Amino acid sequence: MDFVRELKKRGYRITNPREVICSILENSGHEHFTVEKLHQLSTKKDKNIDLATVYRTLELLESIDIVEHLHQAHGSGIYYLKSENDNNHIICDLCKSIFDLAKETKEKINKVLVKDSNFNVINHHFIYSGVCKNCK
Amino acid sequence: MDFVRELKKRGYRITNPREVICSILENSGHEHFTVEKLHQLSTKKDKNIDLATVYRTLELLESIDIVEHLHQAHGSGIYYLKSENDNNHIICDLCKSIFDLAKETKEKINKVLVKDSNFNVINHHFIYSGVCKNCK
DNA sequence: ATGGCTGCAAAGTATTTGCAACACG
DNA sequence: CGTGTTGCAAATACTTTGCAGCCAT
Repeated sequence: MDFVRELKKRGYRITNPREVICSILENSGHEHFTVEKLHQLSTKKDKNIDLATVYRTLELLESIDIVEHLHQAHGSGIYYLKSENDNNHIICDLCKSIFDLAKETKEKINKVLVKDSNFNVINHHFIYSGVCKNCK
Repeated sequence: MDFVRELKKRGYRITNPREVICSILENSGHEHFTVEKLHQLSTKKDKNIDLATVYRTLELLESIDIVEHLHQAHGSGIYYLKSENDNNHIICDLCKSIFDLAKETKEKINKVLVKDSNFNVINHHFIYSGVCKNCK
């Protein structure tokens, strides 16, 4: 998806910080970033990009449903591309890597939840944690 | 469960702040508290209990598996009694109340997850959000 | 040209830590 | 009594905000 185009379509200006941050997200294959990490990567392409701008850009992208974020138990927010089937994660207690759950797993869980819940479910994000196959 | 006894058993001292905080948690029926809220309630019983002490006590109780906490998207940590079947929550987008998911729902989800996951699942906590029946 | 964005700096929350005094066992 | 724990205050971490100048449109 072309995030820059998406921004333009909605009347937002295309600035260098926005281009840089969008391109990092687009070319990362659904990696999960702390704001700090994303800022580090951004400044490699443009030294002047400020941390506050990264926050503001992520907030903007989140407001138009392009990215999403969650919080780990301790520490900072983690931002990642939003997609229909990419809301659920599993984090390794040892190496701290975050993986997506398999699509079929998520579908099964979603089905259970929508059926049983007394809610109109709008969003869901969760983290399971354990020990990943690499660390086993 | 008698948390004070549990602390004593493990060699921790029984102090007034600990008694106060434990009794609030024990008598709350699995309510979910912000630290701030728990501190407010604590100072009603003992004016001098400090916010830092609430954090330290919660950290202690978490370390011995009596409480657990999670973070909402924005804002602060939420602490609650830990129990085998009380790790999963659903939060109303409108009134911000947090409910537990039905036990059977959780069991179904857990079953799917353990079966499909390539992880050894140790912990899981997640938040679903939507509109609760009261707000509908 | 004009108002949306930015960098910078400062403020705002949430949480943690250092330390001297205190009090549990 | 000795040390684990506390209140207090300061430090840290993360995030948001105010503002003057810049630049995309």
